[in-house]
Amino acid sequence: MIINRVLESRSEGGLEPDDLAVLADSISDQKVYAPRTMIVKAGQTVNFSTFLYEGIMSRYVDDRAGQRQLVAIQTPGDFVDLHAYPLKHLDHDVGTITGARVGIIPHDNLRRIQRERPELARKLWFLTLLDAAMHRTWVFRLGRLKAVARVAHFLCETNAKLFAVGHSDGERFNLPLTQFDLAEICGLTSVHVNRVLRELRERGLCTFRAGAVDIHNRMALAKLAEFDLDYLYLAEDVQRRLGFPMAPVDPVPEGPPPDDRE
Amino acid sequence: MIINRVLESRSEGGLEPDDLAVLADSISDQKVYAPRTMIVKAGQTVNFSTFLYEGIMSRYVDDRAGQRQLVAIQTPGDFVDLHAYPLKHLDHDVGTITGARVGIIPHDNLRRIQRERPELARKLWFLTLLDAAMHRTWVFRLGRLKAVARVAHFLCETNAKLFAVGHSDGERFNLPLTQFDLAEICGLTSVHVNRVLRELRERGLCTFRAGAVDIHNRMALAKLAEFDLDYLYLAEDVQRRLGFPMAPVDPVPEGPPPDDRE
DNA sequence: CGATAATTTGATGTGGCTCAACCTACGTGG
DNA sequence: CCACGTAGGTTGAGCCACATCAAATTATCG
Repeated sequence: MIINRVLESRSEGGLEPDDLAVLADSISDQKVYAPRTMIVKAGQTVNFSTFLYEGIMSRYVDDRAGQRQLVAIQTPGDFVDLHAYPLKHLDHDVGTITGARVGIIPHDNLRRIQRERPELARKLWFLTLLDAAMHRTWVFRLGRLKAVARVAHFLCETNAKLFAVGHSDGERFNLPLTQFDLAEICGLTSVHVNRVLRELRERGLCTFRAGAVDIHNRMALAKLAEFDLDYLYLAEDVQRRLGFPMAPVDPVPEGPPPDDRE
Repeated sequence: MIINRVLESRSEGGLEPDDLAVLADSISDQKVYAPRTMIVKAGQTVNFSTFLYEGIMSRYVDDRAGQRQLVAIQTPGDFVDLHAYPLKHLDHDVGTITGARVGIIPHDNLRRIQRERPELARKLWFLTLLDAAMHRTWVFRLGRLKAVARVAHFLCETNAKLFAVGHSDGERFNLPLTQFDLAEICGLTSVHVNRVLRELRERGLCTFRAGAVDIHNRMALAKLAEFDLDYLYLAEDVQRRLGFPMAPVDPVPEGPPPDDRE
């Protein structure tokens, strides 16, 4: 059940069957959005939140000159704007990057969960805080890393995030972003992103091409990026399978990562 | 009651008397910390959260070379690490900047609130999301603004935040940070912050000196900073008093801002 | 097959960093 | 009350990472 996928892979743990059923039932509707479409505009009052089944979405702020800074990238299994429920309106825009299939969760249903299911409510709260933890790491990335490290860091993050929900095998994953998108994520120009990607390729660290990423040397890439995945709050076994042991490496035989089907 | 001060000034609104009492009772203890002290280390499991009565605290991440990036500044009335309750451990360090007086809130008490007071729980959730909204704005600031605009933006933000809790009159406030701190906030070096502050002073926009800020031209400063305070989710009347009307200016006579006493 | 978006490369400009020195305010002990 | 140490602030010179501007090349897709 994809709706439980992110939580399952986190230190918080997945949902109990009854909570899972309640959450699944809270999705009133499914929708499909075209690529590159704005879905929610900053400031507009919303009475539903969005769950992403398939595709890539982004959350962003535009400056006065029209330059865009992404503040988050959403991938399958994410609640895109769960925070809209307590906040009532958003401080940023939400849009699709690729085409996307989403579920609609009316805030009335979340209110009911809040009243009747404190444990489920706490897990939803946790998910919004996971988001905040990622924001903090983006602040660090932009404030303290140089261009090459920023891009490398974002790729490490995305690899880990996608791995957690079974969309990366830990070394290769689809990432249908343009270099322009990467620039808007990393606070750079697309021209410089292009040169940075060349450097990462030439140094044998990773290749970003045709909407897919190949990581050739995970450890070296993580080191260059100063990447430390604590902030993703992954479950221990996920961290271990990703090759970032919590403690001295512990060569337990293990199953394959979860697959992509719902 | 300072514990209600931030919420009162927000679009979310303050607490009902009984919720307020429950929240006040959830503080088990008070503590005083010395200046420049680390309080919570990243990764360490915590079973309490902290409410800031007095002083300034910071949350930060250090890079491999020891360079520090602040991810948040906490001022009186803030819950410093309420997010530690759902997260269980933090992904960043927490420390004091000035000396600080805080209240300690055991997570057991928050669990009880979660079970028994869904409305209060939702307001606490709101507060953690306010934090996330500020993180997003910091991402924007670091990703898309130049040095002068970054510093100006931070000063606008701090002015508005402090104004909301009665610690700024809208044009002047105490801010006992060093230029080094400002650098760690804005992703710059302290040398460059020094030059930026000079420029802001010489352009007649604002003066940062001796731990206090004077804003000489609020509108021009906000314009330079591309500052838009929507993300602070302030109540309408607070926005109006701050001189950022929501709609065409509406010259309603109004009381003074709330004072500083508890 | 032509149009359009995305990527790549080069040349040049500049904002902010680095390194280094000096200055000022303040607290502490003699 | 002065001498000194230390933390913070100020200024200058030179450099480098990244931006900007411009053009060419390569997908991608009706």
